[in-house]
Amino acid sequence: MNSSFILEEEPVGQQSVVDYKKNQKQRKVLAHLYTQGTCTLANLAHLLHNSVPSVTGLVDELIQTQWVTAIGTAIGNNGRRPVLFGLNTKHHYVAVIDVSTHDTKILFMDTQRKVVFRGDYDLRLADNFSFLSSLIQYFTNALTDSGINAEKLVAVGISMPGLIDSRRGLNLTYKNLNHTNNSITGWLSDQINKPVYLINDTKATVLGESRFGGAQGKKQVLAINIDWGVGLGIIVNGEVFQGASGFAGELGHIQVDPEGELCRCGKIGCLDTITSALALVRRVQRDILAGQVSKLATFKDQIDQIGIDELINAAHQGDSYAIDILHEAGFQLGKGLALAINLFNPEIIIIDGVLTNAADFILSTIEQAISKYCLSDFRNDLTIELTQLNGTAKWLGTHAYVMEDIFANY
Amino acid sequence: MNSSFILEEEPVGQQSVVDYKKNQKQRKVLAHLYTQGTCTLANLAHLLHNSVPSVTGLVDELIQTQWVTAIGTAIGNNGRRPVLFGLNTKHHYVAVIDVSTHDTKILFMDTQRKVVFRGDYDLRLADNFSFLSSLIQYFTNALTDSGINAEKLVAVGISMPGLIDSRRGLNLTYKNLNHTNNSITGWLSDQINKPVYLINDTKATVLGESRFGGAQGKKQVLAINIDWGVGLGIIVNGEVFQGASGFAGELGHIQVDPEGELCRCGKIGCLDTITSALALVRRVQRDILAGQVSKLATFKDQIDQIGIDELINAAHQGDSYAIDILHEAGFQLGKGLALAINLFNPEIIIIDGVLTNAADFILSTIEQAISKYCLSDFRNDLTIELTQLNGTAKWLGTHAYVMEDIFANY
DNA sequence: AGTCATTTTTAAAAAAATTAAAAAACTATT
DNA sequence: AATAGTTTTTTAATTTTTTTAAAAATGACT
Repeated sequence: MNSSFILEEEPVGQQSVVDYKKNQKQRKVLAHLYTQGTCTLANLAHLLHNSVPSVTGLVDELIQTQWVTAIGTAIGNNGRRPVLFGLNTKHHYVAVIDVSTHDTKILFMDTQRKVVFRGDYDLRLADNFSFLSSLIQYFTNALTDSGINAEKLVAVGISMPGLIDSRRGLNLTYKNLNHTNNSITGWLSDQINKPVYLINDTKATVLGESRFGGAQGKKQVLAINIDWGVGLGIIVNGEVFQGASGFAGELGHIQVDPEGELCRCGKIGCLDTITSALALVRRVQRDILAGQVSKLATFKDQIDQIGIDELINAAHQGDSYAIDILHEAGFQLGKGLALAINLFNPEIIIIDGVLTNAADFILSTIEQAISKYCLSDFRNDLTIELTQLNGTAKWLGTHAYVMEDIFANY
Repeated sequence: MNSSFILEEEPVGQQSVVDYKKNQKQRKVLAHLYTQGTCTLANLAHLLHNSVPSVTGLVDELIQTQWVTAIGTAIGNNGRRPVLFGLNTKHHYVAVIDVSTHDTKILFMDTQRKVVFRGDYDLRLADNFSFLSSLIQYFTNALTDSGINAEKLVAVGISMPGLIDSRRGLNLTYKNLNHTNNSITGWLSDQINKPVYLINDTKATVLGESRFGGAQGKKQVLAINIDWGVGLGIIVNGEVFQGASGFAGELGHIQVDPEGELCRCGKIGCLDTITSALALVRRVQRDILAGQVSKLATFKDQIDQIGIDELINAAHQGDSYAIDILHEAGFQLGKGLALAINLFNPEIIIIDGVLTNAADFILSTIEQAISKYCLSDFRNDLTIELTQLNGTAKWLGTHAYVMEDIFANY
């Protein structure tokens, strides 16, 4: 190989080697400020292995580009109080689009993750092209409604369920969203003239938990997201684990019952067919119609009224049928989690999704199942926690996914 | 937090900030030379984002410390041929100790992974203290026999089966090897006065495959190691995946048959009890004693003579019972692998261990099972290969584990 | 108000990296 | 065999970056 050729090729992308190094450091500063919130110059100097005057220069430039601003001064010190720097919240915004099979939410967030605009829309994820064109419609309207200067919007992050290839911007579960010559992100990006990121909803959730929730600072994290499906988000060495094509963590489609139901994925007896919210509701509806004794039997003539919330409510009211169903779901979930624990050896598992409201009923059986199906050495360093983020983990994670990529390529 | 205190604390370990940066680069050089073999100055300059004169200085220092040496000159170029630099093979050696439940091997390898001495010993891994003292005995003898100057031995790497906490140097499966006040590595290190590293045998295997075998350059790798147990080695983002405590990849102890046999781990119906070499041999012995028609029936009066090799031989000779057994084992293995594929979404799976000789019989059923139990999207980017390293993957991986840590902390 | 502690700025000094030119090593051509 | 053409390596001057150390600024406490 001709190496002088390599040397000539190096300052690619209009960037000299010198700029490259400076940027490397500025990226670190931005990423650090993003997760830490604020920071003194001395902190940053330590982080970068540089002296304070050097770091002052780097930060000054970031202030010029409006990314960073002085936030105030630290308190409590004896001498002169250091200036705290943080991300400038007034000049760069990110849109987070939360797509699910029952609705769509569009949020505009500042660099400190404050939601400056929120719109909820009755748009359901559907496997056809009109979904994306509707989404663009809602998005452009939301942008005007938000009052944010379009110039200041730096990127759009979309979280949705399915087998998502983030790198290529494809959704392999909802294949009709992908364009023949273009990806979902490519097409959307062309339409709205902004970089568009696509991330699986469960991966967004675990990223949110990892950066801003109960899993903060942990390196090996699992987050189980029980919703219409069962999703497993994985953090490995502090980063979202995508796998080769972006599909890592498909716990919902491992076979747990060879004689089970047909899953929408085409396989038989997937975990999804047993412990997802959708599966639970269907089972309850069947049982009630078949004459099961339960408080839920009042819905017998309007069976569609039974949803996951009704099931959980009944359990909270002491309905033993509802409790049994949830116990059983927890146990099966724990059995599935045990597999993931054996393979990933996580330090923390976060429980998220609609079943968090049923924590009283599922947590203990999840733990029972894990005890039964995992070697004890795996349990010693493992904690299992409920999400503390009140359903915002997915948004925070999508935001983090976008911002961290922006910083990585600043 | 008092940040001037931090600044004062920084040049810890007798190393100034300046040295820190130089070392950062020298580490990269060493790590690069280790995997690449040789390299020109221009290559290294490109790698480090530095000019050739700068890199020349760094390399000169590494030559002073005997880590690097000029290997020769590249051929084929038009002008002056660049000097190729590589790791000096004459001044630093690493001992690799390969411990298993049926024997122990001690190897001394140079920095280019050439085996300069090999000793095979009839020492079996046993859960008692005398095992370690015997090991030390063999090791010191081997060191003298090898003729290597003890000064030049930089570290010792030990691979063994079990739940291994590499960071702490413990083996949780063979708990009596751990000392009450000291770890395995701590104790051995005190005895032989060298840094000692401990790594799980399957993780060593996958690391070997990743650095020097069929998985070279791949980021997401699974290596299945079928031996007396079933081990799964995992490479995530190009690095060995350890999990929180070092136990990641315990595929052998996931339950596959709720009505199965009692496993030595205490659980019921683990994959180990079905597809490990040990389990297969036991099953064959039982079947033969029970009157199974097979070529192996000639061993009926000396049933202990049936080992895994005899089973594989019989299959190669067309014995349909042996073939059935191997087919079945392959299918069960594939079923287990399917779980790991759903969770890890690897780009390549390497098959290693004693069953590689039975590849003709197991590979197709492994693939069948994967097709049956995995979503097709997972299979598209996935290749399944046999090891090409002829049983050396474990040694190469142990070596790499040691060397990469040495370089990381140079 | 004055002292002490700490951060920030400044400017001089030191270190490191780059550039560009010269030298060296090799090929191919005449 | 000499020479022109290529490429790598070395050298030294130049530039850039970084650090050091001192001065200035800010705030707490007495």
